[in-house]
Amino acid sequence: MDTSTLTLNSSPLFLSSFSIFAADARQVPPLKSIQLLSCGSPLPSLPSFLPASKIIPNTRFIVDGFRAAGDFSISYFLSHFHSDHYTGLNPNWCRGLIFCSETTASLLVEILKVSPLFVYALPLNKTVTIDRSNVVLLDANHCPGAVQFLFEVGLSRYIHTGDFRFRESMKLDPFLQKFVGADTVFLDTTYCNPKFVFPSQEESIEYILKTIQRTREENQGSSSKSVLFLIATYMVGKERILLEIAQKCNCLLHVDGRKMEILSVLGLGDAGVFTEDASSSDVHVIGWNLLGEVWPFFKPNFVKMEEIMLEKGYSRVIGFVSTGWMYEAKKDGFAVTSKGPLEIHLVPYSEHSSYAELREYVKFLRPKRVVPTVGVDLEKPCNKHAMAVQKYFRGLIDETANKHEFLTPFHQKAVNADAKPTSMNEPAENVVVEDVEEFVPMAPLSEEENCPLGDVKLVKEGDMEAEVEELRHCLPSWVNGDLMLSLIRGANGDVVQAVSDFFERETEYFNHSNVSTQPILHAEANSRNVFLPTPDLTFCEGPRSSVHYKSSQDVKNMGIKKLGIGSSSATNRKGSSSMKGKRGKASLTLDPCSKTKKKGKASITIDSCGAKQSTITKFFGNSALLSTNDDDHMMIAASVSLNKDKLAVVDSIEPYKHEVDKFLQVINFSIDRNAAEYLMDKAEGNIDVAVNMYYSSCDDALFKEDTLLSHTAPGVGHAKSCTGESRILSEEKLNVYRMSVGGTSKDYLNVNVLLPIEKYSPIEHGQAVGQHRLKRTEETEHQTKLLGRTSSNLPEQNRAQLQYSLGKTEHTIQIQTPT
DNA sequence: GCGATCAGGT
DNA sequence: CACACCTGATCGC
Repeated sequence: MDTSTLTLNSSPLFLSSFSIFAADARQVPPLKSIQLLSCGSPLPSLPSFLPASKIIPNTRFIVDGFRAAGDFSISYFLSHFHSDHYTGLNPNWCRGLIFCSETTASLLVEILKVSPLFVYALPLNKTVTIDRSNVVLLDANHCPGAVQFLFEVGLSRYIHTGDFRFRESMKLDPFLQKFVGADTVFLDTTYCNPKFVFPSQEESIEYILKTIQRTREENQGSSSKSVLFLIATYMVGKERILLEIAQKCNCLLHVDGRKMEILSVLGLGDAGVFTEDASSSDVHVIGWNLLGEVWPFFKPNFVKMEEIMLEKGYSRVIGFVSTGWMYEAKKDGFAVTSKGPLEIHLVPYSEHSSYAELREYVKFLRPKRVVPTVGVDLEKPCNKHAMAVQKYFRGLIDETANKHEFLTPFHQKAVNADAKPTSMNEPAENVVVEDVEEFVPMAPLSEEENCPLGDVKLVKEGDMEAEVEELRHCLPSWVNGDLMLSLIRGANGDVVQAVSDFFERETEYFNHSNVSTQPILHAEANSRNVFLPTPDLTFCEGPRSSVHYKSSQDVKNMGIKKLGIGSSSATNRKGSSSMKGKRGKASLTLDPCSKTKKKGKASITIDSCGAKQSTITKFFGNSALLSTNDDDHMMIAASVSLNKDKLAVVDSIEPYKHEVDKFLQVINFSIDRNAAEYLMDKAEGNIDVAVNMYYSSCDDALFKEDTLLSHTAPGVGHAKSCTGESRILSEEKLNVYRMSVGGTSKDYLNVNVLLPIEKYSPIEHGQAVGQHRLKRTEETEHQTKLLGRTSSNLPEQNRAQLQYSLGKTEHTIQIQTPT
């Protein structure tokens, strides 16, 4: 491929496509946009109801927003072929051009029957210039054809992830690397909450493979056709599970006609994997909800299942249901429910990023701002949700840029509400949409649109209460009321200045607030439910970016017990000696300050937590996250040596016992029980609140560890989320760890899962679209004529064409190659 | 009568 | 709390 930039201009392309479409179609709505474009008039301004997450600032690009399509835009982007993203698209679509990947384009045209006139398949990993902005499509590691969009608009850079699951290799992508420090990341925040935990995709696949293989072995003596395996899937996505089964279990997979059609479009139809002949396979792919309802909690449909079994002539059925996540890591994950010969395995398999992965991604990108694309209240473009999401990534976004730009909106509002940037070269992140397209000017923005912070209020002089409240939204939660007040005063009531001042000296403030033997516990702060560190029980939230906890001495000096925050490298080193030869052993991180380096921790566990051991084991129950071996005791003894007295007290009271149990599991026992109880008390027994408090007060230190982890052994890092096993495992670079899998106590299974995962080569769905490919050809006047286009529609001489061939329909895309 | 939206089921 | 889909009923132009 040459390195020339492909250049597209929406207006002429759309006008010509539309005229062809109108000539063909029975009836075409009179579009205002066509009228306006025809006479060179500007399109109407973007409506306020359009969520900011669907608009690329400084453009008229709409991403995954077909439902809200209108005359204001003719350039639409589709990240992937899932109905919640393409709703609004149908065979009659003619409101604008649709830019997407080749795979998605095929699906749109062949499955959804959208007119290919409007579908523009763009190549992956190639810069395309559309309406003067550069766009790059990157694989999103979601479903086949799913992409992330990288937009370069003037000097601003925006990333729209669509739906995506982060993987380490993304950090190596040269296009993405150029977007480090991007202005905004529009992020798939589906699982942007630590309460959703799930293992790596590899683990889940491995689990299914093992289960099938084991069952087959067990049934070798009997009739080979006795056990039917059912895999529940939906339209597009999770194909990898199917491909792996076919490959590793050496069999064909039966699919129905509809599914086969889709697989064919994906280029998987004739891969020797799928068959429509039911009798030639004992693994059948079925509709995603046939085996039972998934939400809110899985309810098996054994009646339907038995029906299928009898209908297909089997005597036993094992079904697998991929449930995107394991909510609260409860017993549903990897759980087995059975009734007679019917068995259903719930397999968490996510094509969205986990919370840790999202953080990893944001941390890598260090954007100035993160805008959630999921969970956005459509009614309010600038809502609290966006603000809450910012909080989740506090410390990972570019604080330096933030203190100047992130807070500019309300600064401007306070000073001059009408202030608008004069040049597109000036960063003006406060403005969601701006006038930069000279030929398509837009109406002035509403106040609301100017405010990505949503609920930030105007700063009023003399009202310190309000300013402290403002400040609270912008500063880490460990900052107490006193500090905020003094910051406000020092800045003469200017909140922006106060925030700026704060970040200048964040480390200093943090250390100060923690070495103090007497914690500043203001009534005011307490009444607002601010989580304040105490010398005795402090969470690891500190200045980000700067390196903390270099040594346990530092930790001590700050009065911080690094409460089992994952496995600091130090912790791991300590742990590794005692863990040698005990691979697969579950163990939680001990207090890094503790001098008891050796196996003494085991006795601590028993001494201090012995009474609770049964409880905790019971809690895990048939979710089977614990080994039952005595030798493999889970150790939940973080900091115990320093908290024995407290523990004793807690043992006898324990107000939110059950909640604390759950909470600890959700956060993977990253803190000790005392701390968990303290938090739970603050959260008044609400697990969600506690989890949020935990994560919002425990930023970098924790995720530094996760980073370490994912570098050494991706997948294991997530495995710990569901197994409760120690990160020490990954430090040891174990290839095998033990995972217990269970359902009812009777069906309790133990499965050895092999890692690392690297042995699986990811299926590059985005590449394989069979014969329906995007072909770059030399300019052909002949084809142009075929499409009824004249040369006058194609202004540049030096042009190539992207041809999208689908049966008899040919669709050319005008590409201008700059000379 | 058609498209858009919603409820309920797969 | 919300992975993702289809079909038919209903609303509104």
